[in-house]
Amino acid sequence: MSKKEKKAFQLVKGMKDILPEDQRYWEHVRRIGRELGSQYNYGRIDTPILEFTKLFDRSVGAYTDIVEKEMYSFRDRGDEDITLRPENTAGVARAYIEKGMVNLPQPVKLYYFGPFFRYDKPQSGRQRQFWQIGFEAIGSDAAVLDAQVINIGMKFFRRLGLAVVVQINSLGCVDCRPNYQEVLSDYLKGKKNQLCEDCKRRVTKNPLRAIDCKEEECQKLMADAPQQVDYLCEACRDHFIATLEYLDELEVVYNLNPKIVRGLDYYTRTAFEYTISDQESGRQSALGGGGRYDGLVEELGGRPTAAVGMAIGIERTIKELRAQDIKVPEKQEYDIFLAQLGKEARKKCLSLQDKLLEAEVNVAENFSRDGLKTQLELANKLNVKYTLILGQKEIVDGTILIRDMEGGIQEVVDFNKAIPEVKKRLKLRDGEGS
RNA sequence: GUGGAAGUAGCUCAAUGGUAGAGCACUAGGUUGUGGUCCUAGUGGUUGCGGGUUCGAGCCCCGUCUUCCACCCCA
Repeated sequence: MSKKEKKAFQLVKGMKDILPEDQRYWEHVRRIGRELGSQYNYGRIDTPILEFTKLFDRSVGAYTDIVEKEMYSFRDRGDEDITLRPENTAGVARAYIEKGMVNLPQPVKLYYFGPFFRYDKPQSGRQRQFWQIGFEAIGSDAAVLDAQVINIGMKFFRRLGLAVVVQINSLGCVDCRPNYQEVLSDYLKGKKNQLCEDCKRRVTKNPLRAIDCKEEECQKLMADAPQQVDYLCEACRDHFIATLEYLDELEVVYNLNPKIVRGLDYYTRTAFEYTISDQESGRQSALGGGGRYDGLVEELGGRPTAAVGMAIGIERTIKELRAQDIKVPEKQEYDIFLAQLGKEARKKCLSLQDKLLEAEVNVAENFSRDGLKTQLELANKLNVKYTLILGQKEIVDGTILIRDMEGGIQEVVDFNKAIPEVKKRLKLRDGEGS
């Protein structure tokens, strides 16, 4: 292969390898997610990465950025319009309907962990393939579930050692949202010449989106704009207040934030984001978010079904763990290194390794290397407590050497007693440690 | 999609327009089969790619790709 051809193989834009050295972070995060799932009785669900494009048009919303310009969509060989999922609430809702989960005790609680795809310009904390962990409670409009879902996310971050704040808002429902949109639209129309270009368009198309516009002028105007919470219908207001009361009970630190509007059309009532302030810039960045989506299941052809859920970005979370230098558990450590010298020894070590593993001894090796020096160097790098050394001499004598890596003291033991001797020493060490 | 910065060895980085280097890492040695420190040597590059200017380009110019950063959006 030519140099040129070699160079041609590189990461697709916006993709990342997750290397062995990164895995301890991923395992840690995954484990905490799994723990929370089982503690709060959310069952794991894995839906396919591919769904019909129509699913996202219908759920996420045809006029959202995600659907308009960020989806990986293609036509497959059977002439079907297919999309790599850009998020998972739609897929989970689809599964809920299609698998008849309406017949299970409600609400149905589910969690997921997997990769998602959006064709966006990569930058810090933003990739084209990214991973999320998410929790969904489908089949109840109880505000206590809003609080529980929010709380699970807070617990997730707290267990990792991250101090996040939840920004919360209520978007109202199909009944009261139009009222508010009208009021807001009227307000904005009156100030139209002071708005940025984007917001001028938003006034008629989707005035809610103007609320979190980042333009300074627009921000100023938004400070005096009518707020959603003041235009909620009674049911939505009660629901919102109840949610906040439950959060108080759980001692969840939240921040009422009318700018949380969310970029997906299916959200109703509660909308929230988990934010953390950047160490250097002080800027707030979102690690996750979610909300209620009481209309989604029906929109996708199911019965009217209330639901609430949230998702957390794994890469952003890990980035934060690294930035704050937060300790995560080390990967598996080895207690023993098995060194061999010569053809015969290698053969015997091959099966000795298996026997050690059966005896639940963490043993490392590099049978493909010959020199003892090299093998001891490896043993040293792996930070093992003992190295077992087997050479010609030991084979003839029916023995094996146990080398204490700290002091360098070596003992000769009967080859057939190697495993109990090793276990005895490891046990003694542990005893000393405590 | 818009704007800004940067691309040299696996990693971190040097190199007035004049023969591409260091540290780390990796490999092999420093007499028989012994690590942590040390010493020696070696492998590894068409300087992201393609053009242009020049006697001569890693360096200057243009394009392109990728990464990073900001906007937008979101996770």
